[in-house]
Amino acid sequence: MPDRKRITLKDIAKELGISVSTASRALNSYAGISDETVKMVKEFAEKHNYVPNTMAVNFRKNKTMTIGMVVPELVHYFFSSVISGAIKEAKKHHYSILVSQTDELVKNEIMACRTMLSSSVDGLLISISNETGNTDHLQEFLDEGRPVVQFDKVSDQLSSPKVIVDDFQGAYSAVQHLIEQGYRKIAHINGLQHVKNSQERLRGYSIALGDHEMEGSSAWVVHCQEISEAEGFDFAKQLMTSSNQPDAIFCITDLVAMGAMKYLKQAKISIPKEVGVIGFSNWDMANFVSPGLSSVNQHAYQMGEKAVELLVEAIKNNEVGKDQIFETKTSLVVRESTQRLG
Amino acid sequence: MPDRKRITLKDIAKELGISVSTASRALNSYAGISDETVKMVKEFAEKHNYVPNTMAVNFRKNKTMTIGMVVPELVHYFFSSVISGAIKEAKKHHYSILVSQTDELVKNEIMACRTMLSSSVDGLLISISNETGNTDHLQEFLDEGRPVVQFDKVSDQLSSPKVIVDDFQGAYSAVQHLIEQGYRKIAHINGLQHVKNSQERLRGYSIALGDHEMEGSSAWVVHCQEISEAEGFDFAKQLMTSSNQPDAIFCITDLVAMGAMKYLKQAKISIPKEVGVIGFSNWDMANFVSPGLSSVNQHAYQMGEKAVELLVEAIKNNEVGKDQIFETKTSLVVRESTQRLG
DNA sequence: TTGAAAGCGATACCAT
DNA sequence: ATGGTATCGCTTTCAA
Repeated sequence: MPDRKRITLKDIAKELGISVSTASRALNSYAGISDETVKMVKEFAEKHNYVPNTMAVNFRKNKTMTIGMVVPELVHYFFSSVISGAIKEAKKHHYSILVSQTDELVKNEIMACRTMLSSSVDGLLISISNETGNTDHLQEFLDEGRPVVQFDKVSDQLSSPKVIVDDFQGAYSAVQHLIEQGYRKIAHINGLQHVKNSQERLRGYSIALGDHEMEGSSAWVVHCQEISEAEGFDFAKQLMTSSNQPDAIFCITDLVAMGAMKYLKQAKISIPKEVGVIGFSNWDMANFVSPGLSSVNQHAYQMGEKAVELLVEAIKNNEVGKDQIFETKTSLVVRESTQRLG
Repeated sequence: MPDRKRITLKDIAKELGISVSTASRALNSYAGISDETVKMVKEFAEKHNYVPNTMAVNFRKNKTMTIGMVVPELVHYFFSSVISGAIKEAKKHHYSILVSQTDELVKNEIMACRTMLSSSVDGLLISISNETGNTDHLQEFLDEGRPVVQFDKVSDQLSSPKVIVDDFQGAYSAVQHLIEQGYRKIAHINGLQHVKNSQERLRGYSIALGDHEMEGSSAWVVHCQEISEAEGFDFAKQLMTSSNQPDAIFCITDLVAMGAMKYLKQAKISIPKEVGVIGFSNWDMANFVSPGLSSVNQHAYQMGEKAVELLVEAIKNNEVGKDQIFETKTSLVVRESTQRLG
């Protein structure tokens, strides 16, 4: 084994004929050390390629400079973007990010949190799984004084800062856009009824319809279980073959919209002429399908940055962070799938 | 601050009237401790919710049970899949994964590696950036006896296990498939000439043409700089407006293929009837465009698993790992963009 | 089968 | 301005 030994503070002290404490202070630029000594120590350290032993420092300071991040799925445009933003912001504050995923299973989520807790992350970023009800596994962090910041899928049960998408506003503007484009019978493929994001998007949809005195119909609102492409396909079919066909579909997710578009294309229903389709998330994919899929951009990257910012602040202040909600505004990305006019 | 203190070994020892060492040994099921003592200690620990201080353990054992993972880009179907596989396999061996990204900049890569090194990861998984030439920043790990496993984009300069895609075979089978579908004038939009993956795919393309005694033309091979959709579009245009038009295009990447298809559709050139298009990577996106894009699947998830497996093995054996190449086979995914027959 | 004690490397308090 | 030393929590010889 080529285990080239690193030199330690003790080595430096011995070589330079000073004490370990002086060496430590010199390297960390403490007040009350002569410039001469500082210079000498730093030069020696540099020359001998001294690297402090992080494990010892962590141990001593009871900090790891590591943030845990738990997401339902990693192979996902939205979440990988959030992680990407989080990593960037974390780097700015000299934190590293430990990533784990739960596959939307609460059992895995609990395990992941336990691992994070025992690997002594300084704080936790989490987007809970669809299954998650009880949040005891998160409370454990707070009990130990380690802050948690929730993002995207959050639980009100846990008192912590939360970074979420303004789902209401996003849905509202999507539907308003459809109305402006002349669509009059707007359906909505929604998600799981108990998930907050779904509820908010549904609310945005309903209020937008109401505000514009549009026709509504309970038959035009359907709920996915899996939020899958297949469901998008099936529900689009169901809607379009019903007695009261809509002329536009607002989908809970781009993936669902993909499925809906697939059905419409297959049924030779023209998009956007006969039926408009709009999604939510603004996946990279939305650019590549034809017609291009209009969508609601969630600014995932910025959410990641914001979440880390809040977490780091809490860590710095040695508190667990206020129970406060930060809503990030969405923005409409109009592509061909809803451009009926001009 | 609700800093509920964790109990330590010392607390246990004191309460139970035994020594710290005995407590430690009992908890870690050492030989030579009476069953009685073991039972007593374990019960007490359980009851008082004892959790060993990982930082202390790490420090003492000089291990962190953490693996560093550096990728060029995180928001990328291929890389997020590899990471996903890596996390899963790591969990199996009780390792956590620290993720960092370089945006294809060697400067960031060096920084990321330094951070990983100083946060004392037990080993490193890396896919180097396009810019990376010299690998001194990786050699540092080996010099400290910490194994490195390279994957996907690898450098021969560093002696380490490497998990790569069999680009040659993938390209060969893609081109062979085109030939079988009756295409006779096959062009190739390749990547950067100095990148190994590009070279191998080009080689697969050339050899496949040769083996089937197909027409070739230097004008049919072009090189991307960015591997972008725009380049795919432009090169497809260039190829299709040249004097000797190809009837199929093998693209270095699905993204490039997306661009090529966009041009073809815009130019009203029918896919797959007039021109066949095949990509490489098998992005999720390939499913959603129409026509569906045929592609070469790289089995990214398995690559992640394999890389971790090799790394953990090296760590366990306390060696840096052999300089050995593990090629993962690709598989052809045929969709509509190349189905000229049947 | 158990205990005492020596560290691991860095920090910070208390002297001087 | 500097040195000495206790300490963080755990593991691991060495003794008994």
